[in-house]
Amino acid sequence: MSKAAKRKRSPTSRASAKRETSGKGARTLNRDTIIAAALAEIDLVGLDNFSLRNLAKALGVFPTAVSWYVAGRSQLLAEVAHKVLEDIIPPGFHDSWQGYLREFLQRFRQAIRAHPNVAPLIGTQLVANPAVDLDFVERLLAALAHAGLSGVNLVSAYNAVIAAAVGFTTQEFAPVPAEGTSAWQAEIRTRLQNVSSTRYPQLAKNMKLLGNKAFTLRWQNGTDAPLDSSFTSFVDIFISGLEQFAGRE
Amino acid sequence: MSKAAKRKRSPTSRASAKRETSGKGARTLNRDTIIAAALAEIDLVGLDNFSLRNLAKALGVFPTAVSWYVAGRSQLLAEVAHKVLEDIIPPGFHDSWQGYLREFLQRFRQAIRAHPNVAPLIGTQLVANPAVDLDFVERLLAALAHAGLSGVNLVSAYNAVIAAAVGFTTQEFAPVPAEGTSAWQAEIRTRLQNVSSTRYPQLAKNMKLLGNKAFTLRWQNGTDAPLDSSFTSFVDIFISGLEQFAGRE
DNA sequence: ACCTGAACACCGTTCAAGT
DNA sequence: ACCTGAACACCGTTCAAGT
Repeated sequence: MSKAAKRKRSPTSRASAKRETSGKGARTLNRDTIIAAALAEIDLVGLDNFSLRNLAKALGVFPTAVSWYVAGRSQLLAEVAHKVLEDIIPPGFHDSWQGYLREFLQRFRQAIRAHPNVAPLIGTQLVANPAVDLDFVERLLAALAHAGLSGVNLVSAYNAVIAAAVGFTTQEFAPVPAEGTSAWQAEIRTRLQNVSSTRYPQLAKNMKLLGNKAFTLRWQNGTDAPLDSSFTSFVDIFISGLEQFAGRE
Repeated sequence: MSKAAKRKRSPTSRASAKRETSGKGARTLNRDTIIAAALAEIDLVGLDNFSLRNLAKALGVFPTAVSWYVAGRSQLLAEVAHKVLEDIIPPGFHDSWQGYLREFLQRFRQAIRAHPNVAPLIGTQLVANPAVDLDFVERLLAALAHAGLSGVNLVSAYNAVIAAAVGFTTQEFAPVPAEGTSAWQAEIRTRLQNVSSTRYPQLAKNMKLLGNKAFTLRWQNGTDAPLDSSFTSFVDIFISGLEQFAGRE
């Protein structure tokens, strides 16, 4: 229904058939180069300031050259998100299933930590990627099957793992408002410090532990103030919950 | 550094001092009206097609009239996200702490289910809201304190709850690519159906249970294909994990 | 096949002007 | 205080043209 629906027979379909680094000119532009450059650009200027035109400028080509390889902005962003997550599959299944999940969750976090500016894309783009890495899904399912899960419970547990990975990490590295940064940084701080201990006893009691360390009470994101111990606890909580869930079978 | 940084003495600061529905003209425009209209517009056309100019048109004013009340696009979106989540605090603390958390997570999901188009904003905008609802945080902390948690573990558990809520729900209702919808819908289906049972045994075995029901293997989002039972299991897993975590103290 | 080049319809934001 | 109105610098995408 939208304007994107009326696209037709775009030449974007399949581009990287052969490579031909053989003789003369040596094609400089290709799909992977563009995606890599897009990621670098996003790392540099942030998601809000990223544009296809600036990307083209960085690549030294016309804006329309990019769209010969990539169907549009949103598809490019999907590819970028995919690239960031390309190495999250733990190598082998040496350990226990708990160890496998633990390593997966840590790898997921590290992947986003390395490119925090793409964090907002992760939750959005992981919906249904046509280029889903089936190996990734298979291995995760295998680990959960090792835990004794099968059928609908296996599927539920799989969804739970993805939800857990996405939830903590996208939150932790979500961009901080660019506006009057130091202005509301101070506002949150003082607001927390002056909180009424009769009306908000728990907040008052744990004020120092909460400041800049609890979601919605932070003034920096995971890049500047990582939540390492919270993440470790989160993984512990989640995995021990899965153990119980699997044991119930 | 960015262009937003050079804003100065904008008249946007404080707008709704008095209301004056008294006599003659009856101010038609105000902050709440704008936020409500923005949410309605996003519900209607989606986040990608939402623009301040169309919003202004819907309100019957000039684009620049809107920015007298709202500092900019991103701030408006933050307010919209905040509005969607305004009723997620469970009313009383009647039940057990487990019951409280369960209700909170369900309310969170229902809130986003009612406005799925804002789902991508939730993870992003919940970072550090200057207008954080302290009552919300206090009640959540109180529930977790009831579980026997305190100190750093209390903070970790709080973060875990937020992460869990955000993770599942934003995923479940994340927008589906608008491109050649039915094209890749079919692609995912057939790809899943033709999966090699030797290379991907778990995928092959659970093919029917996974199709359109597992993250990254869906071709619809939660609006068309809700993941009710997966969500229930997720909540079970998480809460029983929290029980263990609290018992370890 | 791959890229240039111009053009289109749109966008958020600024700045001056009205009342 | 609140809104109009014009203008600015930018954006993604389309379409024709080159090689």
